[in-house]
Amino acid sequence: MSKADNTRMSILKKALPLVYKNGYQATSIDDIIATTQVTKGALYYHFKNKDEMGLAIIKYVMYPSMQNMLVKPLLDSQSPQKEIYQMMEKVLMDDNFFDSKYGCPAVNLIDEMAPLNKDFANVLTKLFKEWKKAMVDCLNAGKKANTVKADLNSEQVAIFILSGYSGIRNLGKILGKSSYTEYLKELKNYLMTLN
Amino acid sequence: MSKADNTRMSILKKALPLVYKNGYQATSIDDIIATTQVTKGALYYHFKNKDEMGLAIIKYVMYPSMQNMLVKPLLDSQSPQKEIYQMMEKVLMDDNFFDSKYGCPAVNLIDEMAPLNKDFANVLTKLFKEWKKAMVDCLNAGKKANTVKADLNSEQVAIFILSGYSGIRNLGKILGKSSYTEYLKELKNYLMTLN
DNA sequence: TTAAAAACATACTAATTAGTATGTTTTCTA
DNA sequence: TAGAAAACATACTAATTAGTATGTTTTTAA
Repeated sequence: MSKADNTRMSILKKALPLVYKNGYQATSIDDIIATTQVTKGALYYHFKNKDEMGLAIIKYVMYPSMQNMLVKPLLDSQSPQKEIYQMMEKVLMDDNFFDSKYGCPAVNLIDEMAPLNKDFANVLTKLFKEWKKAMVDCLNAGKKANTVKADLNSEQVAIFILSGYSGIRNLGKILGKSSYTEYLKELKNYLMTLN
Repeated sequence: MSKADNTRMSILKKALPLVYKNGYQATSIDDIIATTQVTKGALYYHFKNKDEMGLAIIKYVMYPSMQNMLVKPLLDSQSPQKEIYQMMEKVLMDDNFFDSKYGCPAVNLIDEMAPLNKDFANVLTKLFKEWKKAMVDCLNAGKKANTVKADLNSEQVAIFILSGYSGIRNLGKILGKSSYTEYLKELKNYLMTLN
């Protein structure tokens, strides 16, 4: 990776926590250059404006880590209940980047930016649709393996589960991490009804 | 209601749609005085700053309408499944104020403001805890009436259902209103497993 | 009816914002 | 190794922001 690419990625990686904690619009370019230790000239050499940088954060930082945490655990599945639950438990309880106070960066950006900016809406839609597709595939594999009911509507179940995730990331901001535990217990009950 | 009270309520009612569509921080005082047709002097006579006004919107506009839409339908319940589903369907599908593109004002404010401002976090927590309590009471009444299983954890189920609501309000911003329909179908399935 | 207080109006300020103009330094390539 | 291009640095600008100072008008109560 060239030095310039390093600078670029460093900006994106250091800007993400700011956007995560303060929101995208409330994070100023001056905030970003202060914490990245990059001058304004350098930043605007790499990104033509703030939105280009914001979109790059989603595409090149959030997207890959989401693939790892949320999508990969669902591939080549035998027992959807198990894989979905474990993926959910891990991302909610075990990831050190996340803080229940600040929720999930992707959920936050959907909430804040999707209604205001089509480019943000598009890239975030792509992100979630890939997660949803992985979950649908996972459930369909379970149907074939007879670990979930053959007559369940995988799309519908996936939407329901993804809603739960987005929602507990939201509620967790006011109810704290203990609400994650409660949510996970009932998610387990729900998943058990799918077979 | 005195003329001053009228002005005050008029500001709050007209400011809510702005906050709903653009976000709280992105809605400027100048935006508000432009659409309310109230001068800055009048606005700052009624509210000592922007946050006081924001909190007043929650307390005096959002809170009452939330009581009507979300809490009241759950009181004096016999069959929680029915009441919960109908309340959810009505608020998601039939309310003209809401637009799937913009989600739910309360959910939006939790997302944006709870991590940044304790006063907002407190009043929004109160709001949601009342909704949650109504749902818990509703489920417990169902236990007594033998319409839901006696051994289910009402708190846990309430958290799970409320997560679903917050989450579909979030996902709906990118997936559109059709996702509400999918969500509701699976919510019905889930509710049926509670008896 | 009058005076005091409440309600509202206008013009301003200081801070912050995204973005640019115009440089200098570093890196790469012929 | 020279020169061109890439990468970075600094100082500025115009717009927008929440909030205030200082008024005028309207309402209320004696």
